[in-house]
Amino acid sequence: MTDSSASPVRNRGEKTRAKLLRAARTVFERDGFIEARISDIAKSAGVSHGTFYTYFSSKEEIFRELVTELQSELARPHEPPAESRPSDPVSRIDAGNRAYLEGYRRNAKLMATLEQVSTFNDEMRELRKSTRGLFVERSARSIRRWQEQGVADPQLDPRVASSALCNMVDRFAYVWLVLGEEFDFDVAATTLTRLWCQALGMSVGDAEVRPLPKGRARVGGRTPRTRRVGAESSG
Amino acid sequence: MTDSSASPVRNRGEKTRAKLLRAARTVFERDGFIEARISDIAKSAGVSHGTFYTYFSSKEEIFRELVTELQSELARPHEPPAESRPSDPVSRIDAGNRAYLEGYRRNAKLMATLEQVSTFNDEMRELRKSTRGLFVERSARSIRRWQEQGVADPQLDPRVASSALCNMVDRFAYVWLVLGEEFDFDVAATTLTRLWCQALGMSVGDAEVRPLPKGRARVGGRTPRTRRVGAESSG
Amino acid sequence: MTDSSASPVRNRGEKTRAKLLRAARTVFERDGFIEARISDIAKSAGVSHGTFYTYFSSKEEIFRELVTELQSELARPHEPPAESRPSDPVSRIDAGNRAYLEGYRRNAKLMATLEQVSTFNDEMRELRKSTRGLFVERSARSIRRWQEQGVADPQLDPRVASSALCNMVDRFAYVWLVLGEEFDFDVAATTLTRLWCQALGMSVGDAEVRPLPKGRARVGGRTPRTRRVGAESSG
Amino acid sequence: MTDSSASPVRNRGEKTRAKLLRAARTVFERDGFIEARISDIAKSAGVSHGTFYTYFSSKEEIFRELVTELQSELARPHEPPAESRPSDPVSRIDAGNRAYLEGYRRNAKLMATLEQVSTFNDEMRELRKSTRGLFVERSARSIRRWQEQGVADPQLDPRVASSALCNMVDRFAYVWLVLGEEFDFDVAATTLTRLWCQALGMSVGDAEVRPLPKGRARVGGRTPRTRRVGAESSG
DNA sequence: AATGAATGAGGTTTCATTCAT
DNA sequence: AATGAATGAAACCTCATTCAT
Repeated sequence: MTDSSASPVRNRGEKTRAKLLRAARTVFERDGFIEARISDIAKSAGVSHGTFYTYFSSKEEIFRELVTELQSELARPHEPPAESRPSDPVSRIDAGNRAYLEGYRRNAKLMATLEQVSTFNDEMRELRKSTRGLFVERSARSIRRWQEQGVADPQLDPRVASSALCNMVDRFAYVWLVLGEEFDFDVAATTLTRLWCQALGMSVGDAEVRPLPKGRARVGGRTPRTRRVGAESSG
Repeated sequence: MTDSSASPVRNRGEKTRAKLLRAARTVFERDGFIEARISDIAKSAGVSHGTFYTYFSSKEEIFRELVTELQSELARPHEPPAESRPSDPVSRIDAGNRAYLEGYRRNAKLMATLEQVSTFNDEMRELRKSTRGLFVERSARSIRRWQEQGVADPQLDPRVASSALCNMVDRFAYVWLVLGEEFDFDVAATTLTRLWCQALGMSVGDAEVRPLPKGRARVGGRTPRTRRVGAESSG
Repeated sequence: MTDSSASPVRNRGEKTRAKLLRAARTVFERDGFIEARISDIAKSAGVSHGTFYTYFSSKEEIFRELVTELQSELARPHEPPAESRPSDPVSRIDAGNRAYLEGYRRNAKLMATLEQVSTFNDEMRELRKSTRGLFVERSARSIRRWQEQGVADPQLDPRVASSALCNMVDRFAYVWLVLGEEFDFDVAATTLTRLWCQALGMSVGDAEVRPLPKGRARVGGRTPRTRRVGAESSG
Repeated sequence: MTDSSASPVRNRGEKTRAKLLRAARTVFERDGFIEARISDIAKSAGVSHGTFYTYFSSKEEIFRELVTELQSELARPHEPPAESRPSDPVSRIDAGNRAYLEGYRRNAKLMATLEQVSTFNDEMRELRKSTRGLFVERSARSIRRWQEQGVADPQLDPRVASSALCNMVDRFAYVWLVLGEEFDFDVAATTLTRLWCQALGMSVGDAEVRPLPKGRARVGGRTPRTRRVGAESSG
């Protein structure tokens, strides 16, 4: 019971739409949002200028669609095959970080454009914030749980800490993959995870350091007494 | 004694120039760089359109001047009165973070505009990178030193760690003060410092946590053994 | 039989383009290049301002197109129907001069504008020079040939003479048709031809003059002995 | 009884005025009239922008003054020391041509600018025409006299011929010295004179040519019969 | 006389969007 | 659905000229 006559037409339309999306991605990645011209997108898709408006009403709209796709891709890997999901915090943090860096790396150019658009387009800014929110809240929940379990520094405000650590990773990816500061993927991922975990008060092995000399300023703390946390943690 | 005749004349120009800079700041903060119109700047400065071009050759140029000022303000406070500078790492990190957040807060709107411009203007991007570089390098040197002194996790790559932690603070400030996520200054500063220090393997007091259960993945580490670091440490 | 669908569409564009060219010619002739406004051209063509830029990227470009047309019109008549071409030098010179004057007269206003543009636009200057070059070289070849045939003064440098004589006609046309000095077409043409031919040492009939008195400076010559050249010559 | 107090002031003023004129010439020669900026002239004269208007009310005005000087220089040499003036036509034509070419060469850049201005400024166009007129009329008078004396082709319209020949020399100078076609001064001068004289039906020595074959078109003439004219003439 | 800051008219160009075919 | 010509708002920048000092 399908619309046998409309189908081919709809099909053609879908193809054109898809061509435009692909072309838009190429152009946005090459030129950024501001410099991207709708006529370039149309030309790159092999259709006429006017055809663009058959499918999208503005540059913003086609960009929004690309970004929505992107966001769901970036958010997804955080939900791995369920059972294979590691259960210890460090591994999960590490997995999350690596997934994020990989996703960012795959989409660096578009992420750069998204950052650009977020600086002047309210809608995109909100979209960016809400995606960030997903990560931050998920992470905040974990931190809260770990604090309750006694494996994470209870003095940290989970929301603030989560936000800060997510920012750390997110911005690191930007500086690395967009601004072009050079880093090795594995060193980066390992270091970020180590920083993240230790920041939460969870040790990650091998951190052998001398105590600082006596009597120095405390930051927001009182009777500090941290136990080592993490793999092979003593007992 | 000198210049008795030239001064008043030159003064007129200097005043106008200053008025333009002030006006430009207002307009950029209100509208961002992209939406800012040179005629708005001129109008806001109370001069004619053409007068703008007597002093600046483009929107970019006047912005560059504002940003240069800004950068030096942000970089300066990191060098406090020398003797009053705290000597223990935690305090110095804390002081640095607070100074940065305060500076960012004082200039949040302009920082937002700078972020915007950095996404499409190469010169501003480089300026931004080089300022970032100052912070990252300074911090990396400290980390390296602390590692040598045995107070910071020796397994961390100092450059990567420094970059990540600077990003954490920088981006936190952006999310807070530009994107408008709500945080309390003191909680934010305290948390950032705590995260920063602990990330480096330096305990900051009061972090009372249980070890994680047995057998979990290690991240880049081998024989972990962190000692507490910070106030009332050792013992 | 082809293009049945594309034609009308394309036609619209071609028509607009043609309208713009026609309008541009009108405006350039009326106002000169410097005073011509693109918006005047558009208005005169009955299209919107922006439409101009659909077809031409600048005032220079549309002018270049007009001038290219013009140049080829001016260069063409010099090649008459081949067989009907007169074979004797005087007639050919006369035909050439008349054709040039007529062409100039038909396009005087545009020629005036071209002269104007040539004074500050390198490309137009080169175009002007190269068109001039065509005339000068053609003429120089004729002179050389006539010198070999013994009908033209062998002491003349053909290139210099050709350049000078072409300039004579070209500039005469300018002074007459652009600057507005009054001349009768036929008198002008006849005189120019007579001057041209006699300058080359070819007599043109009826020049009945007494010899100058004895002993006067010679210019670059030694044993002068010109024979009459032209109709009813010899005898 | 001179104004002892005003003098130094007036003197200063005269100096500044002279500096401006010199600077204007430099700038006009370098940039042409259209591209010349009053501020460049002022800067080049070492005075402030506003000072320009103390002495001249516009770019046109200072240019007019320069050109007036120029015109009188170009017109003057045509009046040599009276007695040393050669009396035979060829020599006088030759002297005139050489003087004109030399004057043009000395002032080529400014002449180029004058040509430019003449294409859009009515006043300058008239100035140019009137100077041209001086040459053309003087020359026309000579031609008329030579015709009466029987040494110049009586069939030529003196005014037309004079205009044409003056144009020849004037335009030759332009093509050579402004457009940059390469010529040797002496060859150029000699050729121009030879052309000029022969055009008028005055032979200039050595022009040994065969008569054209019989029966060719006559141009405006009827009973041609030119006698040799010039050095060693007659016999 | 000299200064140089201030003015503002005026033309250029771009490109997202519309719309008739 | 597709086309692509047409639109026109909007912002930029220059520089001759004025004028208060």
